[in-house]
Amino acid sequence: MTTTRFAPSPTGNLHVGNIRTALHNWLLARKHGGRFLLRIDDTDKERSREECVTAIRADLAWLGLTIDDEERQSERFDLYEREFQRLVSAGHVYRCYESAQELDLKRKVRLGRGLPPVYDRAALALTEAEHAAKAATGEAPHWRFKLDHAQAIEWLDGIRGPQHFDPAQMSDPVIRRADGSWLYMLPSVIDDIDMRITDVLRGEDHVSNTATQLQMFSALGSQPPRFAHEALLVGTEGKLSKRLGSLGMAELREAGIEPEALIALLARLGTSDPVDPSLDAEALAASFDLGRFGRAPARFDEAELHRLNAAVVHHLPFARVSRLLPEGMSEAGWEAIRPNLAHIAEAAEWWQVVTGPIAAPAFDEETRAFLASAADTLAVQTWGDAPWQALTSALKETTGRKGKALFLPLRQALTGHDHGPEMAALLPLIGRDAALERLRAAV
RNA sequence: GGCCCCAUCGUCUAGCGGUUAGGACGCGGCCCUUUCACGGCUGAAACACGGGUUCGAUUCCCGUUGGGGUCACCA
Repeated sequence: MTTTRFAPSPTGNLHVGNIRTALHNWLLARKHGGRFLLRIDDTDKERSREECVTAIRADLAWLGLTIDDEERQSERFDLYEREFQRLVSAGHVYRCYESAQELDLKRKVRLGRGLPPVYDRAALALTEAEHAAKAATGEAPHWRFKLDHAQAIEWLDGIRGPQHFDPAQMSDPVIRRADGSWLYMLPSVIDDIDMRITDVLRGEDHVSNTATQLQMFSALGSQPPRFAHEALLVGTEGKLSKRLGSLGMAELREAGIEPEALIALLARLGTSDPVDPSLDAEALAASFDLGRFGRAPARFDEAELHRLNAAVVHHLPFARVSRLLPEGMSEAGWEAIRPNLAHIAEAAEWWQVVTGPIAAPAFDEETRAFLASAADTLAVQTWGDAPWQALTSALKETTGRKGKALFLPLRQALTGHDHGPEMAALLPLIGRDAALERLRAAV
């Protein structure tokens, strides 16, 4: 059974990078008929906001990323406390008293000497008497997880291949603050164990976290899940642009981007598989394969998303969009207009052209005469299945007009526009009476 | 600065010693459409640089340059 999770902290809105990770986890679970969990990482009470939780749920729902279960870290502190006590007993954690400023200074000194800024484990040398003295003055410790320097860290990453880390080159992570609150590292591991997560798929900004967390799994006596780290997205100018980081779902939604488009792009960006506007989420899940992702950062181009959105709209069936369309717009209407749209919302403008009223331009005398004969022709013509073809071929013969001179005045008089959906599809929708009326109005 | 990852058309990438270096998006042309769009066909377009290894390097090794990540009492 495959179980994946998406674990955002509710401190802001989801953006394209976040959503890509969520999507890939969902796709991975779907592909294997497994479960996809939403885990709200809200250990930080100060920064977590309830409206962000609501927004995250809404964004996932909008995208169709159904969740099989939802958990909250803020409701699981008892479990963390129990597991933490096990680590204390087994000597896997230790007490520290350095202030943030002190640590910052130590870091800068090491950096200045060209050394990696690793914690020096000074607190490890403290005696019980010294701890007692600190306690006596009311100074509470924060806690670090003690990495086992003798235990080499290795794993086979689902995207990056074999990974090796030397624990001696890494800092012992702080896992609990002096006030007892939790940092991300340990609760995440405890939850992954407790929720039986089989695959952790996250951005490559987490690779070194994985290295230290692997030792936590071991210290807790558990087998770790499979890990895979994907290259991050960068903006058009390279770099993780501010724009990308702030490109939220709400903004995309308002711009008329359909979830199908975002999913189609994000599921395949970074692979060599073509981005296909006609594939639905199930099809994307079936073809999803971590091995197809490159290890280099991929560029996310908003313009490409908009182009893709147009292509997606051209594929959307009437049933999917009917409630978003203007009152009375028919399936035939949707199919006639659809190829000309970049966004669903634009359907209203073209439907307005069908239902009227329209604003036709003023025509010169010669053109008015032509339109008058068009009206006469239409009045006596058999409407049939293809009224536009019948009308234009009859007019071609009687007036001798052809090409642009023939169709443009007709289009303008009938729709009020110089271009738009095919007249052959539009004219039957406009109907004979309205068409006649419009032609006569133009004369 | 240390460590890790990466380097092929403008973009996303395939390639795993000998290929006319393939596909997709975008771009150009043609067709379809009496418009635009849609659709079909077609064309232009790439192996960062320098050393090796080899009969032969886009492919393997080293270096240079460039890009990304990370080294928090954020996640």
